[in-house]
Amino acid sequence: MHGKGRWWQEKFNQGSVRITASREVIINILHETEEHLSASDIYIKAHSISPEIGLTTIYRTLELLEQMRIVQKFDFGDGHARYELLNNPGGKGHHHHLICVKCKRIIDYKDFIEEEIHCLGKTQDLLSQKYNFQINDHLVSFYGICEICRSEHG
Amino acid sequence: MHGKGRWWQEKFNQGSVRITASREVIINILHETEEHLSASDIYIKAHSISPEIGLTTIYRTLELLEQMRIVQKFDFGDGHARYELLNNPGGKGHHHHLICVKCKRIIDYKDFIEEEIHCLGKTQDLLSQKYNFQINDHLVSFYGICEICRSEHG
DNA sequence: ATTGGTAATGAAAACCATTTTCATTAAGGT
DNA sequence: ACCTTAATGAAAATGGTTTTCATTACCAAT
Repeated sequence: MHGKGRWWQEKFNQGSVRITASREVIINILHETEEHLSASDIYIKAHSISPEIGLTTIYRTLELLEQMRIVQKFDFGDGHARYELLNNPGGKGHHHHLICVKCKRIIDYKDFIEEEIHCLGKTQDLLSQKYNFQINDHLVSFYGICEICRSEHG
Repeated sequence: MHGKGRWWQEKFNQGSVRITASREVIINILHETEEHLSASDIYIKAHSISPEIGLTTIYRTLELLEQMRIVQKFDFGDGHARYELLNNPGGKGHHHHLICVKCKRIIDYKDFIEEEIHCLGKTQDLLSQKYNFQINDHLVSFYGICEICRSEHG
């Protein structure tokens, strides 16, 4: 369906935005993980590959990529935003989230999402018509209290 | 189903947590709005009612209420968390979100959620069993680019 | 190759929502 | 009233993110 790698490259060519070494490093890092990395997670990894990359560039690049719809930014409310590659054709699989509001643990689940995705797809079509939005992604999170936190105090 | 008002009161009585004037003010403010208020939104409103309430108390109370599962905290990624009353029996109606990643505008929609809710309910049951979570709420958000932002710079 | 203009970058400083500290006050139980 | 614990406000600290600014890398046209 897509060639491997660099599928995002075309998105750079419709403006004056350049593909730089730093940006490739950041995209590759995101490509190679299954986790939701924070900016400083990415900084640490990037820094170990190319020590000249600064944290500022990480932030700037992530914002750029977000607006280019190459990455998706999430905020689970634990104090730092997290980033995930989007539309990744070789992708790791879409998932939804289960979050403990006490200990902030995040569980990704893929098990039960097929029917959800189906419903969401329909809603997405209706919404994009009604509000004239170009919808690219969605975020589904369940909130609750995990087993451990429940037994600890309560 | 519930008497009106003070439905949350019972939640206070299972510990050493006190119902104070500040806390009532904050809950009432949340009760009377349909919006997602930020901490400082709430502060401004609360302050106009009881000028002695400080911002610190707003934050502390909101965190308390979150953990008591009286309010739900959201973070849409625009720099300040937002809070919404939860399980509100006289409630304003559950809704989902449509967010523009460029201008950060948030549209609440209620139109199409019935089928979604049905699917999500099923998933919720499965998840709470599998992970032994006590699930209280969910958050569904679609991300995209709104009409205005698309026409501006396309 | 040289020049000229624009994009990208890093370091340091600024920002700003949120937390923490600390001293004080209010509330409940006895 | 007394005592213990909870709640509060003001001010300071925190810490993730953004801005500023001076510098460097890149592309295009000479």
